[in-house]
Formats: sequence, structure tokens, C-alpha cells
Amino acid sequence: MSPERNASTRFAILGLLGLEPMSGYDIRRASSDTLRHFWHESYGQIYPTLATLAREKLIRELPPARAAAKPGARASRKLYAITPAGRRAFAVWQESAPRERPFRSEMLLRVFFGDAGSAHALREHVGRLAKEETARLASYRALARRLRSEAASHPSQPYWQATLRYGQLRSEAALAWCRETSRTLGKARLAKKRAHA
Amino acid sequence: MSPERNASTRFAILGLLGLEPMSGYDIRRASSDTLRHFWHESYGQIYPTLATLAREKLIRELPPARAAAKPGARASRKLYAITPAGRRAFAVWQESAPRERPFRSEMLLRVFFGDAGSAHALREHVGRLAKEETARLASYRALARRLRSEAASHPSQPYWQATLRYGQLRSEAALAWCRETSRTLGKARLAKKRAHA
DNA sequence: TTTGGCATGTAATCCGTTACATGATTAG
DNA sequence: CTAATCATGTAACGGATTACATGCCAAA
Repeated sequence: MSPERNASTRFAILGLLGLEPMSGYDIRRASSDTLRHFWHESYGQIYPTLATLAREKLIRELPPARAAAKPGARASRKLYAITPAGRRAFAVWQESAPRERPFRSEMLLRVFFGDAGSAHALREHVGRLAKEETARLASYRALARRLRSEAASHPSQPYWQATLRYGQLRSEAALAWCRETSRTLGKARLAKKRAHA
Repeated sequence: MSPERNASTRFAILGLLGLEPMSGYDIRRASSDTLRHFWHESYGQIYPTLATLAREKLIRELPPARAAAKPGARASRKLYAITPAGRRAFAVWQESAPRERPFRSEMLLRVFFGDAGSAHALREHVGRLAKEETARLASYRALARRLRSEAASHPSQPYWQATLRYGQLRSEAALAWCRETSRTLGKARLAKKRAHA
């Protein structure tokens, strides 16, 4: 088995367990909360990966007693903790160069072939995107505030804020594009009308 | 078979064939040239999808004589053209709302858990990203220029430029983030050193 | 003659989502 | 009682890449 296999999910999990012991359910929650602006995992990925990591001794399952210790926690939950080997593996991965998947956009695919279709529909798509990005900006602000107040002195604070800042800049760029493009599409529609007249 | 199956690839191909007849090889070339900033397909996707589209009569294979007509074209190539049914299917898809896959970033994953690792490595990652985005900006400018000169009066011109503009704004945002973050990481490194001293 | 670009395709594999199956506990 | 949330997992499937297999043709 290659060391890079399943890289993304493995290290997202190791990273989270590096902060504190968690269950699969906790990891899922974190991935649709704190991490959701740049990472998300489904159960179908998480549970099998936890099993693999445990087999490789990069994490270990804490005894049930410890798992049930927290108030409100179910006895059925399995708490996992990172091992020293896990921390080393994480550090190695963290220093390796990130490999991003190529950007893809169904939106831009529609825009590129826009002349073949309805300019009206395109403008609707752009409008919808603008709304989504606006909502995203609001959620970044909310999360930034929450992290600052809930973990003001946590040493990771500047790193967390940096990821949020990325999202913010990204959404602002998208919004700028939406505004520009609505205008352009308006003009394109007029030009087409004139051509047909 | 659901109508949305394989949506992305199908319509990227239909869109391209809407411009002019092409072979699988041509489509691949376009997808790593004109479309590469927001779309890319590998042979493993293209050839099977062409077969499917042909079976569904959304495209048809042109007779070999036509395929060999162009100078420099091999006899072995298969030229495909979109059918009227294909154009209708494309138009329907184009009006449907784009469904983007959630953003993911291995880079941000490393940054988020930055406190667990090496600030030095992170700064290198950020530097590499900055270089990549700078290169991307240059390639957008080059492509924009090329499209303007090669197809100045093509009615799709404004749409093509809009997709490039998206890439440009996106890369500029990424670059702004890189600059900001290098500074932040510098400070974080100092803070960590002081804490250890 | 050998390298590189044209050209078509398949098989293995991976990464990830969705849907399914199951059940405990808690708040209203 | 019942709905929501906590909690763990599997199976099926889909979308995409990578590597492989094959062969032609032109230019250096």
C-alpha cells in the first residue's frame, strides 16, 4: 500500500485527532462545521479510514470508560486518539507539497458555451451564485467571530483565521466576477437581439 | 438511466461539438487548452462518453471521407458532430442550475493544522502557490490575447473572456492571500520561538 | 531510424457521495 | 409517544485519473 493512499482523508482525520480525541461522529461534525469551508468528509469515508488508521497504529481506540466519561456522551461511541507514530506521519505529510485537484466549474462550462443557449438563464445562474457567495461571506464572518471568542488564546488561532481569510478573499473575487458578468451578459443579450432583428 | 448521469463530461463534449465537429483527440486537446482553466477531461472519460452519446443519438459519427478531408488529418480518426437532439439536450442542461462540488484544499488543510507542524514548510507551500498563481495569471493573459486575435468576431468571444476573467480574479485573490499569509506565518514563527525560549 | 505527435481505446483503481440499515437516548 | 439527534457502520455507485496497449505517420 503506497504511503500516499487516501492521503486527504487520512490526514484530515489525523489533524483533528491531533487537537483532541474524537469519535467518527465528532469528526464528521467538525468537518461540516469548523472545516467545512475547505474540507468535508462523509461517513462513508470516515469510518473505514478510522479502521485503517487504527490497524496501522497511527491512532488508537480509547477504552470505553474514557469514551463515556464526558457528560452527554453515549456509551456506544468510540473515541480515538492519535499515537506518537500518528503525529510523526502527520508532520511528514504536512511538509509534503499539497496537490490540489484541478479547478472545475459547471458554471463556467455553461458560460463558455453561452452563445448556444439562453442569456436569461445564465444571468439567473450568476445571480444565484452571487447570493451563495454572499451567504458564504456571512458564514465566514460568523465562524471567525466564534473561533475568536471560543478559543481566543488557542495557539492555532492565526492558522484558523488564515483559512477563513482564504475563503473570504475567494468569495469576494467570485462576487466581483458576478457583478461584472451580469453587466456583460446584459450587453451580450442586447447584441444578440440586434443581430436577430 | 437518470438524465443527470455523467452530466459534466457529457455536456462539455456536447458543447464543444456544438462549435464544430471534432474527434476524441481534438476534444482532449481543447480540454487541455481553451477549457483547461475550468475544465479538463482525460481519455478515460472522453472515449466511453463519445460512445454513449452516439448510442443516444445526441451526436453522430461522420463518414470517414469527411474525417480525412482536413489536411494533416489521419484516416484513423473518428469525427463526431452534434445532432439536433444533442443541441436540445445541451440547451436544457445549460438552463439547469450548475451544481459545483464543494471546495477542497490540501493547502488549507495543512495551514489549519499548522501549529502541529513546521511553519517553515508552510511558508514554502505558500510561496509555491504564489508562483503557480502568477504563472496562471500569465497564461490567462496569453490565452485571452490569443482568443481575441484568432476569433475576434466570434459571437462567443464575450463568454470566453468571461471565463478567463473568472480565473484571473480567482488567481489574484489567491495571490493576495499568499502575501498576507506569508506575513502572518512569519509572525507566528516568531511567537512560537518566544514561547519555547 | 528513432522520436514525437496523432489517434483510439480499455482496465484498474481511487476517491468520494448517497442511500441504506440499525439502534440508543433525550427533549418536547 | 415521537421526533430529533447521537452514533456506527456497509453497499452500491459514480466520476475521474492513471497506466496500459496499440499503431500510424512525419520530420530530424
